[in-house]
Amino acid sequence: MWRRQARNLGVSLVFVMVATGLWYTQERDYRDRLSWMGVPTWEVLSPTSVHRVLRNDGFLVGWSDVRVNPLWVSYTLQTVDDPRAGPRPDFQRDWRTLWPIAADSYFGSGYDRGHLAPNYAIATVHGRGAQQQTFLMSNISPQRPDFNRRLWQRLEEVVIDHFAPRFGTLQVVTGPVFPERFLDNVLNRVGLVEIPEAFYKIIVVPADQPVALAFLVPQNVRGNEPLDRYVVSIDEIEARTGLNFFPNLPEGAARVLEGQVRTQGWELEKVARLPSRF
DNA sequence: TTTTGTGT
Repeated sequence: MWRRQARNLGVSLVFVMVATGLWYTQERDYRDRLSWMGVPTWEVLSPTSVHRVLRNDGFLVGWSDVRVNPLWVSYTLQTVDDPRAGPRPDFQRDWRTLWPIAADSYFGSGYDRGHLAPNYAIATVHGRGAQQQTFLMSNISPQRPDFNRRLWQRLEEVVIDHFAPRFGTLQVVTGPVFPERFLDNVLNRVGLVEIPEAFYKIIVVPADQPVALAFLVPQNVRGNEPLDRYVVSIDEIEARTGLNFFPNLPEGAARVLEGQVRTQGWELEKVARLPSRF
């Protein structure tokens, strides 16, 4: 009798291992397609940096159930000949998040529901389904109106309208930065959702000799500041977030790409002072 | 064409 049970258990174990292997292989393929040199990982095992990856059409989300925020989103952009975005969908709850964050969870807070993977760029490059998923609340962080509608909108517009045509293909990783003080983390929230003090955006031209441009912008901007004021190294963003970006990049290449600020070739001066649309 | 809140 016990032999048959042992055999059944063995068959079940093999089945689970094969299924897990297949799932893992497929999941890794999907992540590799959507994220150059690997999705961000955390440097140290702390509750505030642990996250899990949510798959969407066209973009990945590194979701934290502790911050109740995406810690990063990752997506590629290409030049599109005839860019078209459908009408703005409604914001939607994402049932994959542990916490109930509804479309109206930000009402009356004074904060905007700020997209991390942006509506317009994702819509034009990755299509309607991907656009709808940018309106999942798992892709949203609390952003001050002057930040979201003015400076951050200008930056997103520069990425899709200037950088993408200039370089053809881009890898973008963007996300929030939180205050260092623990009490601020606990108390500074819109409902359950922690309020970031800044946001970062990393733009990479994925080539044999990759180049990168990174921004770190505080929430309290007026909105008309020149964008080049906020250029930083990727190392600085890693220090502020505790994340490791592009973990599959060889160490020597990472030192060059992440350790220094190189704005040559981006023609930032042409786009840093464009007026805001709103 | 590209961001939102408003309040039911």
